[in-house]
Amino acid sequence: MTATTLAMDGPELDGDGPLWLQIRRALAQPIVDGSWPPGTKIPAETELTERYGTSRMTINKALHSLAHDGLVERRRKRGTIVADRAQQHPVFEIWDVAEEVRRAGAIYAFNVYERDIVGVDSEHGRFTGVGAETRLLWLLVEHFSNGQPVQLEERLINLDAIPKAAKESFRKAAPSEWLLKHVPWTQAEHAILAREARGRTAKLLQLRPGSACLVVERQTWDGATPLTFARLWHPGEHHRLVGRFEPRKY
Amino acid sequence: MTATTLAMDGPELDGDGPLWLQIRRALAQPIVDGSWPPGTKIPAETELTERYGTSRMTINKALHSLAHDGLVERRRKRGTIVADRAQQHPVFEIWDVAEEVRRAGAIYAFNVYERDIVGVDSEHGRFTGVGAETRLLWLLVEHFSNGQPVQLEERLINLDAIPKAAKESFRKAAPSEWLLKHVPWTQAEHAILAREARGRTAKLLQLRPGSACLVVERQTWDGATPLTFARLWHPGEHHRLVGRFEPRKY
DNA sequence: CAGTGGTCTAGACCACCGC
DNA sequence: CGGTGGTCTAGACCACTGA
Repeated sequence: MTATTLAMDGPELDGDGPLWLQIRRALAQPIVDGSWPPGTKIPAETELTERYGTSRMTINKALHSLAHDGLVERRRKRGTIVADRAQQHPVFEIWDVAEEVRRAGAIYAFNVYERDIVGVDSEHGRFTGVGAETRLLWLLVEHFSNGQPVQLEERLINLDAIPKAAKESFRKAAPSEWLLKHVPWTQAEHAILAREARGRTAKLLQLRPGSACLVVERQTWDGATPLTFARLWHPGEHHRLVGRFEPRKY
Repeated sequence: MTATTLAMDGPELDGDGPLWLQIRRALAQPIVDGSWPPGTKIPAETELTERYGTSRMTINKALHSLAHDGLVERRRKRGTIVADRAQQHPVFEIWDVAEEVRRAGAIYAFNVYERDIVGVDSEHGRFTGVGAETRLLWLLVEHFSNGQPVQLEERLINLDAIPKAAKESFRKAAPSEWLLKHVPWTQAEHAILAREARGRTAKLLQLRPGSACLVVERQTWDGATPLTFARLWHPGEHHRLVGRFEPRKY
């Protein structure tokens, strides 16, 4: 009976990991890729119970988790619907400029100005937790939206942890995009600060020296192993990081 | 048998709301107030089952939720322990300068420079979602740590939603502290940006005009009702917003 | 009123991992 | 090996709220 509607109710499960996470992914995918725009009604729990052949508690855990992360809104009687801001990037996640620019409908481009292998003693960045003899790949990359600079990226990659990065040309995909696609991580840390653009930084971003920039410093780990450090400069006063949240529960 | 240890295992439940949230609060309180320092072992699920006279699924939901928010770490066999960073302020929550300063062991002070009742047409701030006839309380407040300026606060309060604010002197507690204590909210939105300090802003923060500042704009709602808007200026390059996080699940 | 999510139960099997 | 959390079930009653 339900067989005919299977293809409409979201992707199949991938068989990887706990059931409730599989279901979460299956439902999250059409939300984040836009197939289910905000306002779309998601089938009721009892219906999903049949759809995926599982108990209601398992479905509930998946939906509760999606609601907790703001992808859907749930109300009694009304049901579960895709949240208005489901596609908005939460501030404290790793997001990719390339994706951001393309999503806005602009033409994305990048340029690698510098590429070098350096030690941890270098004046580049503040990569914490790497040994003194660790070889690091240093990159200076600029990102453009319709030809306008939108981000200047200072990047350090731990070659002991990611040796294949040394052989990568970064012609097709920028380092950030390449890393997101090829390197799994388990922890990340952001620091957000304001700095004035000086010298080469100002020049590349086409800013008057002294202009205020929003800088994001980000380091990622895989377990205890530091993977990469990035300092991302965003020009001027127009760049905003936006986040929505709710009160703590205690 | 278990009666003798009851008092040691955390506060009693408050009877308010769902059981699992009560249990969550009961366990969270000693964590955030420091009674259970990082590393403290929390009783096993089966033990808490007896402690609170509930089923294991309910306990599990409370602990899972605490783990999700980074207050505890859980591992099979090792059990549940208070996380190292449990007391660290997550970036995307409402935090209070006063508390921040006191926590660092410094002397906190504040000064209210301006206080006025204005309309939404005013050039102050960008308070969204309030009607044209709404009366707003405007405040300009500066916060100090050991006498040094740490934050300049431009604040708008919706007097239709919070009429008692009009009668408040803000002598004992700064507006931000007072609001946190007296006004419940359900939604908040942050925007983080970099701006150059000019004119009075630079003067009050004791900065050279043109210095880069980290600005946080924050609006809170209670349901659909806008409560308050704040623009918080943080001096110079020394102020950082830090956050830790994990990969998305999809 | 009735559909939907919110919560809770009592039990089960399994996977991990420190002892 | 055995303690602990991870997950899952089948069912139950309740609370809210839109039609």
